[in-house]
Amino acid sequence: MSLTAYSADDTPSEHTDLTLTPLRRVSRDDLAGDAVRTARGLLGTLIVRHDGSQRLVARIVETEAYAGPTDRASHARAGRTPRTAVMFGPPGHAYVYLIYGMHHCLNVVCGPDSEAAAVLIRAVEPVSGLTRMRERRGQGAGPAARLAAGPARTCQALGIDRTLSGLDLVSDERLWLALDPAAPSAAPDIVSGRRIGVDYAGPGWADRPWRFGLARSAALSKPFTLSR
DNA sequence: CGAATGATACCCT
DNA sequence: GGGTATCATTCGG
Repeated sequence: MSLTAYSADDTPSEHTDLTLTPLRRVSRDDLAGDAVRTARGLLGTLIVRHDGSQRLVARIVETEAYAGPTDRASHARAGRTPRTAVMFGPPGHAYVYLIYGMHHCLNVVCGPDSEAAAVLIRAVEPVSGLTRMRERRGQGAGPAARLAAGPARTCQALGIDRTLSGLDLVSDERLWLALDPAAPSAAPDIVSGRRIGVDYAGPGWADRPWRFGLARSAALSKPFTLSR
């Protein structure tokens, strides 16, 4: 079963019965690399969300790397504040923030330790719990691949808000990361491009190709401009 | 293309 | 303490 074999139709990714497959957690060591390395490495891994009544699972298909305070596009650019404090801690914790007064975005704190680097989860593809995700998104029909094609859509579909910010993704039951048992053995095709919505950071930072996606995934938030 | 909608950071009194 | 510009987005016209 290939990671990117799904077409752009409404077929949910239920090819592997995850209720029968014990999922292995992503370890803290797996998240201890720098932001670019971790952003690439997280592609294809699963987000598991227990909302109290149900387990929702989704596959990460798009990420962005944010380096520490020197990265003018990162929230860490203002230094350590109450909001961003978790990023200045050890890898493996969730940094969730509210944006535009109504949307949430999920980040995974990575390495180097205490240097405020993190990876923004920009899009996921539903794997199980699709019905619940649709309820949360409040959208009727529409292809499953578009349900969580965006950072705020991802949080809405999975029921993630800033009350979960700071939790340890390596040990918490409510929200964690798992290796995909259905992942192909071969390394996935990865595309990259400019990060979205960070022009305010100036060309030196906004031009860096720190947005990553699984090539040909139907769940990407926006197309990647290929070339170069 | 523009509105929605509120926390946050930063500057001022 | 208070005022305000800004925002790692989404949806509908």
